[in-house]
Amino acid sequence: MLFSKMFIPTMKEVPKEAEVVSHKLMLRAGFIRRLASGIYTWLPLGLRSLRKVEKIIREEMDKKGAQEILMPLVQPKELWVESTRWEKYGKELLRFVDRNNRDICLAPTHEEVVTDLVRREVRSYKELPLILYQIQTKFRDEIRPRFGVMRGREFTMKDAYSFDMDESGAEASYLNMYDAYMNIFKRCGFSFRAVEADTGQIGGSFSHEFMVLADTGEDIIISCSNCGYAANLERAEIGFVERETSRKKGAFKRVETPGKKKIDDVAQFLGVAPDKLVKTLIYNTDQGVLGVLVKGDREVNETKLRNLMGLEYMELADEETIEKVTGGPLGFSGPIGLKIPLVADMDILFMEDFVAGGNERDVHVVEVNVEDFAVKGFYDLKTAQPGDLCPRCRDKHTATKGIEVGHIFKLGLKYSKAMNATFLDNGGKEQYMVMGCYGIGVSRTVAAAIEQGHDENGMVLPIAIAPFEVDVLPVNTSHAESMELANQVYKALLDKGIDVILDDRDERTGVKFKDCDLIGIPVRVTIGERNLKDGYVEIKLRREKESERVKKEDVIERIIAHVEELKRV
RNA sequence: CGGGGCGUGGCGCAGCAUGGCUAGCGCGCUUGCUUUGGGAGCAAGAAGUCGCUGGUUCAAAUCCAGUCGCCCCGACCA
Repeated sequence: MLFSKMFIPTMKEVPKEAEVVSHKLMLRAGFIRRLASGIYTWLPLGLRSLRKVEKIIREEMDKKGAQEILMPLVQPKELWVESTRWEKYGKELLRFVDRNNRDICLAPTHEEVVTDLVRREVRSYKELPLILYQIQTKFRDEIRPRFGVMRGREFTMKDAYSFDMDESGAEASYLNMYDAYMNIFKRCGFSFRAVEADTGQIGGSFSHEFMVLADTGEDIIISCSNCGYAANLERAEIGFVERETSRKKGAFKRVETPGKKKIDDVAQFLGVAPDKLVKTLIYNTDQGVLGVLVKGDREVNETKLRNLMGLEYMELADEETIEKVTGGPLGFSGPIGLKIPLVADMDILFMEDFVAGGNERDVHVVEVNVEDFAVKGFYDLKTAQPGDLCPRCRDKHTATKGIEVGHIFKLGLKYSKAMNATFLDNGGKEQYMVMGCYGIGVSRTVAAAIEQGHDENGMVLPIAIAPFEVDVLPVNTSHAESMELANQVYKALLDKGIDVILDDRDERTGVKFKDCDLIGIPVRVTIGERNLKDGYVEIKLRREKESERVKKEDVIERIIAHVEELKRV
């Protein structure tokens, strides 16, 4: 490809709309342009990177026996009603009507359509297992699209769905996909981790998120460097060490705490640390009002609570409800004398002489102990943070930021039951198919590569994702000898199957260098009069600071060696 | 949905408070000459319904109202 012929609108200045580095660089490097909030056009350079990611995905999925299909973006309401998601999905599901007033939507995901397809076509256990996938546009009407292509409304996703005859088959499919994902992200050149994610009602360790490690990531990963445990913040479990406590009973005392509602205010007023307090949160749930106790300086993890209690719906109670069930106003709730069911975080079990609300205006109680009230049990209910203990080895947790690029999930019978996707087993008996689903944010993967690889001059992309592998850069296009060699090198590399661009533009050298750096091309070959005089050209790797001088006869060989080396990583 | 900010040639901005000449600046773009190893120099150009609609006024980028778009922050922890 000739640089002069390619549509690469680079920018020196950053459009004000961009906040994060990947977004800024994608705009500056001419990868994408915004059409509307969260909706982007991919330009030739960006599309090349996107296609490279797609290619890796296709190869690895195919290797595992998954088969590519392509499903519609526009879908009828009926299927979504069947799965009950027409009601449940919320506003992210963009709905509208066609000319005949039929309700339709833009697909945010494809469980419904793929399940419909398979239930119609697959009848026998002999046709299972089956893994289908597609790389396709999704539309999710996000509350707040941001960070360019990282959280867009319209985006490219690879989604795969597995259908098995039984649990063990489904597990095998899951592991198969897990393996494929590991290979995909390795080939993309990422530094990443597979972390345990929330599995909701299904439970078990059958959901993993694939996180690209980057300081600018939106997600927090809790991990243990000792045993390798890793989970997202939502799920991360916390280990505990048993400890003797005094178990006093009835020693608590009322204290006046006028107007002190917040943990910090109460702590300050009483002259104690916030971790000597216990806060009592009142929730409205589908199982009635529920009280949750957690140490003053920690936060309830609602996902853990929901999973523990099997809650469908939960939300913090309003002031009115609080007054009704506790007898005191918001800010003064405590466990003593409460009539509603209570669950407590494990921390509470090991606390002694703590402070809690008095269920009365302007009153707290001090020197409270667990013997003073009744709870249904002590559980891991708080959100993990660094320094907490690993559930497996009791070493300390650390926190890292990451960008979620992939998510695999065992669905079980959720959709097959709702939509009646069945097959006949070898005994002639009708059974539900056991499903799994597996997603990769393809456009986000490109952005993640930039978040992970950049410097002050622009992108520093892994060779697997960079739009080109090599940039051949003649310093002066009017110098015949330079141009001749440049063309020669360019053609030779093309012949070797290397993805190369020749910067044949009649621009100043600085401009060409800046552009080359900006778009993150891993290998640059500079051909200039100065070096050529002695029979040399210069090779520079994007990620290295220094360049090397190479005899012009050896240049092809050196470049190929570099490309292969970079591909190995 | 709540709060904040922004909207002026392709990009980044100034001008607006206190309305008034031909709406400026930098980058980019076009042409010519010079230049050619890290975003060049000189010269000459092209390009803007000041987001849109309505209002106030002799006069609106500037004041008022409405509207659209974009960005940021937040969305309940007692």
